[in-house]
Amino acid sequence: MADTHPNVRVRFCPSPTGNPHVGLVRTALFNWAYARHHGGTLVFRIEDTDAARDSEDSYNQLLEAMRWLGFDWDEGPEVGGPHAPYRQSQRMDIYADVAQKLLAAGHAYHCYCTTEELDARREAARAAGKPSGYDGHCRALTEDQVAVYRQEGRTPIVRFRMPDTPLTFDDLVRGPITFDPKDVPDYGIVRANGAPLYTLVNPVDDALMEITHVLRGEDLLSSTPRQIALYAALAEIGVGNGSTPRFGHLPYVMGEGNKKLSKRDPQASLNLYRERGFLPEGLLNYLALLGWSLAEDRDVFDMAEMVAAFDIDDVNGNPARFDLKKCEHLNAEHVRRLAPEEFVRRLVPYLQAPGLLPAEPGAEQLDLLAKVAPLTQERMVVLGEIVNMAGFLFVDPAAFTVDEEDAAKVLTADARPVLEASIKALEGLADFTPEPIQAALREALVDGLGIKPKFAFTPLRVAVTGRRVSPPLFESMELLGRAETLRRLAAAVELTPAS
RNA sequence: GGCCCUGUAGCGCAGAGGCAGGCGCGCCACCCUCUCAAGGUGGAAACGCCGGUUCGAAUCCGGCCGGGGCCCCCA
Repeated sequence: MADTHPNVRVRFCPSPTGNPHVGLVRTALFNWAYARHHGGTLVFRIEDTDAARDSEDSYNQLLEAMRWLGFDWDEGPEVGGPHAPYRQSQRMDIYADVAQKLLAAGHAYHCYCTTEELDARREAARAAGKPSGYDGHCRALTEDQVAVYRQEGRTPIVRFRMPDTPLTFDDLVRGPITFDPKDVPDYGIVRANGAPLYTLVNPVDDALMEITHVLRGEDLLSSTPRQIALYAALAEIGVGNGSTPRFGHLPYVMGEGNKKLSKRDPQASLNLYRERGFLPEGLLNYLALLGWSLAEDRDVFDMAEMVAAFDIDDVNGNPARFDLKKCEHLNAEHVRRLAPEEFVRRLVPYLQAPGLLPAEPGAEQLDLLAKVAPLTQERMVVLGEIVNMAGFLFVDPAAFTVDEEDAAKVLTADARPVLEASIKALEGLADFTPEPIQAALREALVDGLGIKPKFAFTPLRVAVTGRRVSPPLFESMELLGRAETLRRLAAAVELTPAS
């Protein structure tokens, strides 16, 4: 806070392949928080250079997810900016031009090796215990050799020529890291068909967009020396402003069994969390804890607090395991923090999904929801639970059913007199509100039949709400109304075996 | 196989030479209680290993072991 740098320019640059996953969200979060903390600029860039994997659908999902999470960006799709366009598929001429310049300046060269040849040599190198990257085969081809290759019909890729000096950088998370040139071989930057690769377009755009800090996943740590070398070459040929960004590599988000959380892992899918009813607040709060902490003794915070406190130096380099239980707990905390009206507002879609509420809920339905919501708010981990918790109030009475398992356990022969006595007690009750309901039922069941409260009320709960777990019983009865309550109690009597 | 990152309770984070260790989740017990939650109280549980530096090491150094990643005409 005291030490902010408004000139910070960071970027979030996902590739639109499939569903957004939580690791991606964590990276976006840290970049966003870093930009906002420093009062800098967040650039949102779409890296859709792989036609085989990227899709328009994924692109739309990505934007939608960013909006849902509450991230805003200063430059990028839909907001534009001085470095537009921000979709790499629309910048192909730029990359072709840069590749041409790199070739002309000798920083890159044509490589005619086939994939098969490369694979074979890589295997051999590995077997011999040597670094298995590209071996420099085409670094210095003679014109005759080139002519031969061309005659064979080979089309070359463009390969970047790495310098032969050690490359060091000071990682913002991990400190100084040095790579020996023999471990960082020349690498491809343009496919044989002319399509540029990530290895080219990512640094080129970072240079052109004047990115100052690159915060990304640890999986890209070992390609950082290549990018630094490419930056130097770009500076030399006049692409970008000549400066190299700082790099910070965020810890992995691990899934079950010490494996990097994969896109295919269902636990990784952002959409799944949305569907279950996670709040953006809760999910982001949890994700922030994967590699960072606000304070020693505080886990629950909102994004404003995170922005105020976040800095990259405080990020921990350890891989972090995604702990669903803790994620759920934090979500529950945020659910409880919601203002009542806001809580109700967010609940609506989750009741609409299974058809318990229509697309345009009526005033009466919303009123009922507003009344039951407070009874559920602190019992809830994810919003989707509203369906099981309060569905009994919204379901068409004709369609109301009792959970089979719960009925089998609770609506036994013993329950029959309990239900019958309850009906009798409630029928003539003058004031059908929680206090009188409770008093009447206690008198009839606990005092009258000598049954412990716990066992007296459970059959009623199952009869009225359909489940053994529900919002408080007497309030539930009031909201259901006397007529329907009595009808359900009577129906439950029919379900009990006659003794 | 080579290189790089990483190693504090089951999990996530604090602690950065000085009482062997803090917080949260989870777990166990008890209290509260119409169910489930929430809340309250208490409890079990950790510095990967071996050396070195030092009066003193979770903290500094080296080695080992473990985990992960990268090494692609994917990003």
